[in-house]
Amino acid sequence: MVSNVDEREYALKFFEENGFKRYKCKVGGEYFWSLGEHETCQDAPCTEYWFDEIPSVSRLSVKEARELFLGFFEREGHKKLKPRPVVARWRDDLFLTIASIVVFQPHVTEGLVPPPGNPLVISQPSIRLEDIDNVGLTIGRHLTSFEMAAHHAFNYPGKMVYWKEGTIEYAYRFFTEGMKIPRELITFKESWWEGGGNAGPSFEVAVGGLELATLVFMKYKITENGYEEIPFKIVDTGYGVERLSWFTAKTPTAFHAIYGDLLEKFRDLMSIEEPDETILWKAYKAAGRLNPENPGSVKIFFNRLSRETGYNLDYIKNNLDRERTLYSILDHTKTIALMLGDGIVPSNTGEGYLARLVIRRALRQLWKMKIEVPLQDLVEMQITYWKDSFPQLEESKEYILDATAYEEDKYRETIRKGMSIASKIVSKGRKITINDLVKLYESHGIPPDLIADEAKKRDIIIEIPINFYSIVASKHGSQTNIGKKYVEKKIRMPSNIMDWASRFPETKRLFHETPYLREFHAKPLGYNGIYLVLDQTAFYPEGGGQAYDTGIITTIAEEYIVKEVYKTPNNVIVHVLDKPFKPVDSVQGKIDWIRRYRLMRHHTATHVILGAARRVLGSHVWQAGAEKTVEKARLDITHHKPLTREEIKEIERLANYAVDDRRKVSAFILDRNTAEEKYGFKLYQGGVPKTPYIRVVDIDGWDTQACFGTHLQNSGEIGGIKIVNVERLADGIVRLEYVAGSRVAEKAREYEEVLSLASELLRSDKENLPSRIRKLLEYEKALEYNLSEYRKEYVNSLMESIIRINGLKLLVFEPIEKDRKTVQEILKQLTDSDEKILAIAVLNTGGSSQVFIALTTEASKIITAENFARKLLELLPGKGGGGRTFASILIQRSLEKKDMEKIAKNLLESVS
RNA sequence: GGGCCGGUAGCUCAGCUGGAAGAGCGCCGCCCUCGCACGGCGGAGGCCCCGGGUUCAAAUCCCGGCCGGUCCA
Repeated sequence: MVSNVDEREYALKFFEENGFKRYKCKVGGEYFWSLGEHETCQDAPCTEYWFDEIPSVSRLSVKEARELFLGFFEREGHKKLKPRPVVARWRDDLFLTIASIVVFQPHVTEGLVPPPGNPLVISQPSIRLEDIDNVGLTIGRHLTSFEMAAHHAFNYPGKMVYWKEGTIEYAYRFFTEGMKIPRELITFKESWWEGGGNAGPSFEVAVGGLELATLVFMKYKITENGYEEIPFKIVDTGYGVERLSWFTAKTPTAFHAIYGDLLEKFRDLMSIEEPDETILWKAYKAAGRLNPENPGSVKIFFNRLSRETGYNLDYIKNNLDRERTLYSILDHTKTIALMLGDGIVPSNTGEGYLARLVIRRALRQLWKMKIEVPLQDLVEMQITYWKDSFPQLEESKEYILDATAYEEDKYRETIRKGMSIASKIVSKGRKITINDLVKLYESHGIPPDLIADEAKKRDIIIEIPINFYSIVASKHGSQTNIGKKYVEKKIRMPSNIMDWASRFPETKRLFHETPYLREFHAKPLGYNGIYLVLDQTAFYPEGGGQAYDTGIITTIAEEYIVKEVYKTPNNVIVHVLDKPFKPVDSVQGKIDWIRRYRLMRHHTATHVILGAARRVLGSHVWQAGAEKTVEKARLDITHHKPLTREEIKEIERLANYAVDDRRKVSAFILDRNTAEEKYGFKLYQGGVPKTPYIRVVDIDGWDTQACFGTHLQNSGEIGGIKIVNVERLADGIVRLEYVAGSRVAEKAREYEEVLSLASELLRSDKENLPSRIRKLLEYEKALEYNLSEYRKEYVNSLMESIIRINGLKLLVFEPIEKDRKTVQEILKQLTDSDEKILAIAVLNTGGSSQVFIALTTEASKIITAENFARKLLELLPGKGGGGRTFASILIQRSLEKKDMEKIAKNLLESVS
């Protein structure tokens, strides 16, 4: 990997001037720079951990480590940035914030937006779930959530901030001056980094076996022809805050350092005894060499611990397995708090699924250990422990705990259902195959070890293949859609028109300047058949979930109907006309005002509803989609539970309060960094614009969002809001549909008409409808009862025409009621009333006849319905068949009852 | 977004190689009992998710949809 990279990339003046030497690692073969002589690169797995013996500043908590880092770089002229949420709301290709650089992608890294500081420093909580299975086993090398502290410099052509020399010097000074690590023990290992289409040389900074930082120099773009140097060079560093803390703590595991007294509290609650400290310290030593992907190295790990401590292998394994569970639960519960704290709602798709994954994994581990502690209790302790660092945890505490408890209940239910399916397989005496295990896991979410445990209770041993999860994975094949967020649907305009339109300058947006403008003059800039581009327009193009305006454009010569309006990514607005445009110097435009005004009302109402929903349900409520049409608007929000009637009512009431309160609505442009600083990421409810400036729509004290749409100037103009429909769209997503303004009256009229029609049909007035309907239902019930009584009478009367043949009682009739179900019912009553009966119903339907033959089990000993039908079909044209006691046939000619009677009589006589 | 599983009595489910809708629990009535529990007998309760199709005949087979569950980054 490193071999084909030009080594001059790494030969820095800083190294030369300060007496660093380049060494080759005796184990891994990598090159590294250091002031001291080392045989190995001082990074795992080439080097065992020995950083506990290295002097440094006194023990730092995670918070102190973070503050030390931020403070150091702030004093060195870096602007300190607040961390972003762990949900990457601003990214359309990523669910979680996996590194500090993600904060600046893509808008800053693509050069569209200036960075909010340059250079800058940040400590960004990040979540990575790839190695979730290794958490705990590696004693702290793998964590699902961690803080990536970083100093970044964005170097534009002609405006360099700092590059390799500066970066290395900062890192060196931080570790020696800030962390007080002996300088000769620090190594800078040459490496190469690639990611997100970019690449560049990098240094890994390691001390005493522990990698503390990675310093990346993004300078290449990866193209088809290989690496292409880009003029915009970014310094991307990453320091593990938890590792800095671990380094100073001199504890055997990172978890002891990170969680401090919380670890002991968890240990008590989970009743996991503290193991002999020598085991942990031996594990610490050996953990650097542990590669969880390689079962062999895991085996070596345990064998070595057993040999070095003198305990037998099982004892070691048991002890460390319990420790691993403890660490893993600590890790997962923190991650759960962070994910939910930033507003993720557990779900079966998207980022919600990732939260569910972590919650379920935590629950499984608790259950496996037979630990009866509600997960939410553990999560609550994490909130208390971390609230100084992450205030959002305390703010969203109620939601975090409620969602956790709700998920625990749901998972219990899922497991219970799945287990009953599994036990059915067992009770049928069937062996549970690997195929069964895969199916149970994929379709019902039951992990195979749970089934094995359950089967063990019944003395059934089930072998779970070691590669179980890869068997599952292989069944899926390539699923290219995985890992990508939903991409917004493309505009319905031919791509050649898009290309053509993109070449014009940005259209002046009169609808933004004056949202109430109905008519305007403009100059045509270009046309292409029915597509017209103007210098300015009041026609709103489709976007931001708001439908386009329609209307007319007139010239001295012609009048055109504007059917649709779209915009290009560079904000050129294209009018789609009803006929090809004929060139003129100026045009006059007039929008369909009623349509527009309703759209505006629905749009502003949507912001009002969102504000109301967040107030009623909590700040985890996030817009998951929205649509505003002339008729109605809808808003999909994230929420973990179905809404109750009361919650819906309260949202509606609050929304209408905001209407009546006449709140000022204003729209203004802010530069992106200012807007984000002022309002946070709640701004990006409807997606993230890729522009340096953001249009902000603010309903005074109620709701603030980045939005392109046209809005009213005061919430009072909405007139009123009525929620007309609420449904659960998916797990964790609720859809609200509502109407606003004059549409409320129209909607009321629609309902009224339904009511009027109903009351007319029932000859009742509207107020008395419910009691009228109740009465009708009672009447219907009485009728049904009477009918069944009459049917009994009818059946009795039929019995009078019975003909006795051969010990059987033959009864042929043409039923009064022709309905198939009813005929069957009558036949059932007939055969129930006498053991010897054979009943035949004949239904004449035009040119053909339907014949049903029914008899009792007793009678079927003489002849079965099926055989009887077969014999009939030998005599008559038709088809059909049946079973022992019932048969139906279709005769392809009309058949009188008395003919049928005669034929049946003859048939029965010939039977015996 | 895709794959898989499911939707039948108030609840849990069986029936699904097409042939007259079932069990257990719960509910109602009666018997047993001083009373309760247990037990016994009897009963009510069904748009078999919806819409098409195939068929003499569909809960069952085929197609489409809705809803729920689950797995996959």
